[in-house]
Parts: sequence; structure tokens; C-alpha cells
Amino acid sequence: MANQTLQPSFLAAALLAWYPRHQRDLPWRHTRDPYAIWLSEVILQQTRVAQGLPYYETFLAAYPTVQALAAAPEAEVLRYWQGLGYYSRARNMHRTAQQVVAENGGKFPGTYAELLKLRGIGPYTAAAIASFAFDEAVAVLDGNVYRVLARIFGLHSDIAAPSSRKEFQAVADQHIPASVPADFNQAIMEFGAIQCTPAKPDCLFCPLQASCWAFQHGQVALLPVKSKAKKARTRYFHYFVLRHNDQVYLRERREKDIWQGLYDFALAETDTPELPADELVRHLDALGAQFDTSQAAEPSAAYRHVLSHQKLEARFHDLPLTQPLSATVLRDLGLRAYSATQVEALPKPKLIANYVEQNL
DNA sequence: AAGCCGGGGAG
DNA sequence: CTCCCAGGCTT
Repeated sequence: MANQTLQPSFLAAALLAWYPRHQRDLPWRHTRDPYAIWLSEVILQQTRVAQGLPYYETFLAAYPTVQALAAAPEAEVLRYWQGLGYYSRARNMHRTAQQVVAENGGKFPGTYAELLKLRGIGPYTAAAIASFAFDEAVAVLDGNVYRVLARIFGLHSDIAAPSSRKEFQAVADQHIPASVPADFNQAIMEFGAIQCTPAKPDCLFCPLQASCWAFQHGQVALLPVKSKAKKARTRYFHYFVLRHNDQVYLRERREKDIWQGLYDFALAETDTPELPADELVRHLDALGAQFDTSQAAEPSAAYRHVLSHQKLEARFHDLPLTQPLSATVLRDLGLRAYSATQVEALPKPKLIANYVEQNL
């Protein structure tokens, strides 16, 4: 089934010839600083270049060195990450920066094996840093590489199955030239991103057309094989935007759930779209507070927010208080009062940031 | 091995 | 709508 005729040097030669003529000019391609490369690779995990680029610039300006990142408060790091998603990436980077500074004087590990031990650095990121910063000949394996290899060599293993990694890694490692591992890794990913795209790949002008198993067998659209993800469940959020004078109450999300370390409002969750009236009353009674009924409004229209694995439908109850909440209620609900300026500085999920921007 | 973790863009 | 994205951690 697999293409046995293609010599290792052929793939590398074709990609290395293609790369200089098609590569995009991206800032992390002008540095050998492992810290900057690390940042770019973590940002670009599951994130498109166009979306991640401004974050890279801003983050690097705020924290130019691993020491600067290590010294920053976590909430501030998360605020810079706000809107990028997968916030554990930022928390892990922050912790790893502190570890590298504390244990190694801020000097980054220089090998794939050592990099792999760090929190938040898996096989892909370790290979990327090791090859781009240290010229180690270890092949990167990301979504682009899976797709290119599956098509060129006719590999039909399910790329969503963890067991397929060995097979693809072996093929990639077989073709990466020891002389220019960084260029090969950059080239094959860029080739996947620009030429050998998921939909409508540019096979007509592809330098590997004659050697491509999928093209020769008319199966480009069928490869790579990838099993489908489970359908996302729907959750219904009912937010209580508790306000007193110019302050509003928020809390840090500490539970084992989405958005760890980010801030939102007091929250009730249901399995149905509407919050039953008696439940609303019960929640409000628990606050032991007086509300300004002259300003009390109906809950907002639904804000829909889609994550990769959950669909959220949120409604916001704007609740002006006549008195501050009691210390007991604040402690029980984990709430704190913030000014508008302070709210802006808190790291918030995109859903909350959108609401705040439009309503506060 | 399966589930969990964001958000945006393309078609 | 569906699918994809320069993945990694936890269970």
C-alpha cells in the first residue's frame, strides 16, 4: 500500500527547494533564542498563524526573557493570553519559566530529551525547539506533517489515534536530513499549511505530484484518515452581574472545569435553557442582599459561545445592589468587588470579555 | 485510549 | 452547519 519507491533524499530535496520560494516571513523565523521559539510554538499549538501573531509580539514585548516571564504574576500572564484559549498553555509556560530560572539559572535545556521533561512541552514542541534552536535532527509531527506524510506515502492509519504516532514519526525521522533539520521541519510544516492544505490542496502545481501516492491513486481528498470527534454537549450558564455603585463582583474560576484561573461572575448552571423562577429566587435569597428593583432588568439575550467540546449558552442578569454584599457571602461565593479599570485588567474568558465590553 | 481544554476562520 | 488549526495533560 505505501509508496516504497520514494527515496528519503527525494522528499527532503523537494521540500527544501520549495520552501525558500514559498515561506512566509514570520518573526520567530528570525531568532535562535529558545525562549522566543518556545513561546511561538506554544502559541501556535492549535492556533493559526494569523490569530497567534499579535499575541506573540505583545507577549514577547511584555516578557522579553524567561526571567521576566518567571517574575510575572500568573493573572497578568493569563491577561496577555486572554482570547487565545487553552489557558493551561499559559499557566504551564509560566510554571516552566519559573522552574528553568530556579533550577537552571534561566538557561534552557538544549536537547529533545531534556525539553520533553518540561511541563507543557510535548513531542511536537520539544522537536521544534530542539531543531530550530539547537539543530537537533528530530522530526516535528503536527497536523500539517501528518497530512503531508499520509498523502505522499499513502498512510491510512487514523491520525487521531495515539497509536499512529509511531508510524508517522518513523517515516518523518527517516527523511529528515541531519545536515539541515531545522529547514526540513519548517519546510514540511509550511508545505502542509500552504500547498498540501486540508481542503483543495494545490496538486496542480505541486513539486511532489509525481511522487505522491494519494495523487497518483486519486485519494487526496480521502487522506489523512481521521476519526471524528464526539459531539459537544450544551451547557446553560446564568450569570449574576452583581453591581454596587461603580463596582462589580467577580470571582476567579478555581474549579476543575473550563477557564481555570480566569475571572467571571457569580454563576448558576442548568441543563435547560431557562433558569426556573424559583431557582432564581433561591439564588438571590442566598445573597442576602437588597436589589434596586427600579433598575432590575430581565436577563439578557443568550450569548452563544462554542468551545471545541462544549456549547455554552449564557444569559446575564444585571443586578444593581442597594448595599455591598456581606463578607460571608463574598467568602462563600469567592467574589470580590472590582472597579471598571480593575475588571479590564483581569484575565477573562472571551465570553465574559465580550459582555463586559458591551455592557459595563 | 479516551476525555478535557478555546477560539476563530474557511467553505 | 462542518472541519481545521505549528498539542499536551489527566484519567
